[in-house]
Amino acid sequence: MTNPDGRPKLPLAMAYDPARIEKKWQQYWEENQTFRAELDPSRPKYYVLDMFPYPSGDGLHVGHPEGYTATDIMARYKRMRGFNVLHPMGWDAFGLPAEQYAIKTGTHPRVTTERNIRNFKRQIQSLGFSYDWSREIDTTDPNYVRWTQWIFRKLFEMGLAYEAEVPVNWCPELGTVLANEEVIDGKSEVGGHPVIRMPLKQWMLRITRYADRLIEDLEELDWPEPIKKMQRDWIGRSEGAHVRFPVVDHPEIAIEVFTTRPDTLFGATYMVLAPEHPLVDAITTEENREAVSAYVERAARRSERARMADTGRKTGVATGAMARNPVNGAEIPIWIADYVLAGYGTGAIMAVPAHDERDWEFARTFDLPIVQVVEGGDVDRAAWTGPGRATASGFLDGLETEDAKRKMIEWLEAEGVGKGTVTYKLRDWLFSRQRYWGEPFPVVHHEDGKIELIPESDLPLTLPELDDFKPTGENFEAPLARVKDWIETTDPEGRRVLRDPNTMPQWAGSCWYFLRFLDPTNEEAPWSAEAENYWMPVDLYVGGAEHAVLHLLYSRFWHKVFYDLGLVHTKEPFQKLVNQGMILGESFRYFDDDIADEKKEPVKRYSFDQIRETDEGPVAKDDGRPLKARWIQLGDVAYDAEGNPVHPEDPDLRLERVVEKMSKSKGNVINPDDVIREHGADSMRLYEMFIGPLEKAAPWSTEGIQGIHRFLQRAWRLFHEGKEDEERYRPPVEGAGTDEQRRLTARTLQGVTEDIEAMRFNTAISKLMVFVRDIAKKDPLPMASAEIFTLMLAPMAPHIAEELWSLMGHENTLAYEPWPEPDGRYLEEDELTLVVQVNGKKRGEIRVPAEASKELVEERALAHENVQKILGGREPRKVIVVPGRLVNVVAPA
RNA sequence: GCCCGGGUGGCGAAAUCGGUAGACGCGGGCGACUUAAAAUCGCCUGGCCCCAGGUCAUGCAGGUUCGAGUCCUGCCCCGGGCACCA
Repeated sequence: MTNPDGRPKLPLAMAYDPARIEKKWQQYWEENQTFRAELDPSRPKYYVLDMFPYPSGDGLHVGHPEGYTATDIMARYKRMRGFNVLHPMGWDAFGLPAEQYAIKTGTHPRVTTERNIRNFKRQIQSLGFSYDWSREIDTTDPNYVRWTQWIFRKLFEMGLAYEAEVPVNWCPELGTVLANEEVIDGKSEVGGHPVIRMPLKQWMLRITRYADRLIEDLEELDWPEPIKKMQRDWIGRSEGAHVRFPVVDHPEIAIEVFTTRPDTLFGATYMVLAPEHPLVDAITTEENREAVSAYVERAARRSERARMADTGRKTGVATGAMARNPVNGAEIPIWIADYVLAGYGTGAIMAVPAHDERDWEFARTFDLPIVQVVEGGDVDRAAWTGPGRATASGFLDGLETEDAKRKMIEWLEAEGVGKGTVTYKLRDWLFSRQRYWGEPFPVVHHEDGKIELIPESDLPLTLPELDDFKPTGENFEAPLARVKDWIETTDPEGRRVLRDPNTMPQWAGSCWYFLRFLDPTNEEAPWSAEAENYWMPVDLYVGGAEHAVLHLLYSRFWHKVFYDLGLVHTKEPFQKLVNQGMILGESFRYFDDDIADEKKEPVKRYSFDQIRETDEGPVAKDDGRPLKARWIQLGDVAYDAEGNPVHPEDPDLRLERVVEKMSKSKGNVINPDDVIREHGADSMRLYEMFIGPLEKAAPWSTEGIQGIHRFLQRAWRLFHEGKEDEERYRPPVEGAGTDEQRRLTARTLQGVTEDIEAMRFNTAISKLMVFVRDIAKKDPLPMASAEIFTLMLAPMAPHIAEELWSLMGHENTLAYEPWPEPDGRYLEEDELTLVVQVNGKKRGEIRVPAEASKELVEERALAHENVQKILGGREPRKVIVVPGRLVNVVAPA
């Protein structure tokens, strides 16, 4: 746009206006397909991935953009470093909330899901992330479901998917079974509903076959050590032995146990079976039958939770049967107790009370003999579980624990009564859910019970339409079981067959989405070998730590299956993993005595200093009555004259300020839309990166973001002159500026580069703040510094950077501008300031030439007046010179 | 109970190789501009004291070292994970 006289027309209002420039550049990027990634073997690739979100009805949360901003900075930085960057986004859109919403309102989950995706996408795009939207994925899209089902076919063909009657975690509230990983403390991970154990026929995936590889291959991954450890612990590999104990008077029966301490076999003084153990019935004597059945029944009724609450208190009952210890022929009683778990090992143990805490407690409770067979500790007072020399153990006597284990296993194998074995805590993955909103299993059931895959050409098998999404609650059946004309079908030969009423868990879609991103529109295959070969593995994966054992274990498992099928070329999908911390909210609470939520009148309110926390919850300090915490919505909080938060209707009631996880019920949720409207996307991005290290949780602060916004305004004003609405672009002066400016620019660039490489965005931003503060203090901003600054800012605050870049006269986006190199000549100082210490305490400073010798530095330090004063003429005992840092003079004592 | 993280100003933090503790930001204070306020700009801001200086200070108590937020030992507190796994 030009004036009649040909000069460029400068817009009048140029004040930093994020709303204007952010929209402008988001449109530019979209119209120019700036971030579209194409396979290009001539260039190095960088695949940077976010854990894709479940598009919930609440919309984006301020927690989401933290990880997304971090990956976006890395994506933009790597592009400027010449990498071909793959940075995609998609939707993990199957799942319970949409289905539960459907149950409540009758709205089809597809409708809700589509609406939520639209909203999420709008919000994510308003933050200016450089995703290649042409690769967007939705796990509920039939074109995606088709390949998830295709993968299930592969799993089935490899014998990794099977149906089995297993004890499962049934959640009556959710009306479905859950995987072990989805149950926390006997409650569902989602919603915290009670879960009961019961046997049901379910689809299982043989993840246990990959247990060893899932442990071993963790080694080479650049993951946080705690996450690796959680995975190792979850898999829970332990080495030991299986040993068979013959049952006296039952020549046909032997009880097999697993033990990690075969070296203590001589100390086994009794055995214990889990109440669910299949041999319980067969071995129980008539006299004990009644007591045993009563105990078994009671154990079956008790919930997992009650059982866990009792940990420590030992209960059990004798069967009356005896077993023979195979090493010494001793007859030992067989008991039943619920401290032995049916699901681990063989469901039976040999009890060595002297060297196992649980057995010791049980033996004490029921007065069973305790025989020490490992030296160490005092077994009358506590079990000795540490290592030691074997004793009272026949041929093991004198051997250290490790040697004794080895020798016992040799003996067991030679005698044919046992063998060395490895056991895992990890169970096979329970893979079916009694839900509607998931991938149907691509199988049919024949009348004779045979299961057959439906032909590949029939994929995707889509969900039938439904009006009522409720679980039936009868026979633990899924909603699909009611859709007779979908369930009942015929196979290609015309035989009557039934479809499977179950659907896959939400994890199915997220187990392989990172591979679909490589080649999202492929019709012939889930992805092409060419794309996989070029883009994989994921170089950087960022997401919440809550997926440590769920998503990350499942997807590693699938990836290994793909590896075995030759579908991928790396053993592991995610090379580097970073867990971002949570953004916490500030909430305000008080207490009242309406514990039943019956809106009773009058209600008595309590401030935080009038209550006391007990095991049963908060109670009033004065009369001890039970109370319930209440929260005031962030926007409704009132303040008294001293600025203390108070109840809006009761100004005398002081509110307690609590920093905690954001949730609707606590009224402390911050909506990204509001933040962007007020401060802009660049401020939001920078703020989330500035509040602390990425991995650490940090509270959201409404004041804090203003500091960032001010920084961006200052940066803007470096390039502008004039007041308020008459602000005009003022071009930086030609050239590279003064030595001081060159030094600041070079030093900032070096520091920011190192910080971004290490993902220390908080310190990178603080360096940019220092730069903005100092660069034009004395002399006008030079063009070279201006350009370098803009490029450094670009990965973190891309909109303002693009705007400044174009104001400086550049025609194209800076997204692909090469990352600048610092001028080495300006990184070094000619003169240094060294700290002078006496006995490690700072006493002064000296200025010395950068290349000053140790001797000169020493001499100058000793000449310092404070040093002279303290030494008082004495000779120093020692002088330590740390080059470039300090001089420490050690005074005589 | 066991295993990981982590405790630094009023607050978020920095110091990552054992070498000036508190960069940067928030909040607070003072000043400039303004009729005034906001905005902006400048300066100050860990405690204490005999205040040109000194002294104490990185959860607590010790230790190693010329020198410790950083390394070692013991303890306390907070967050997370696992939880009768034989």
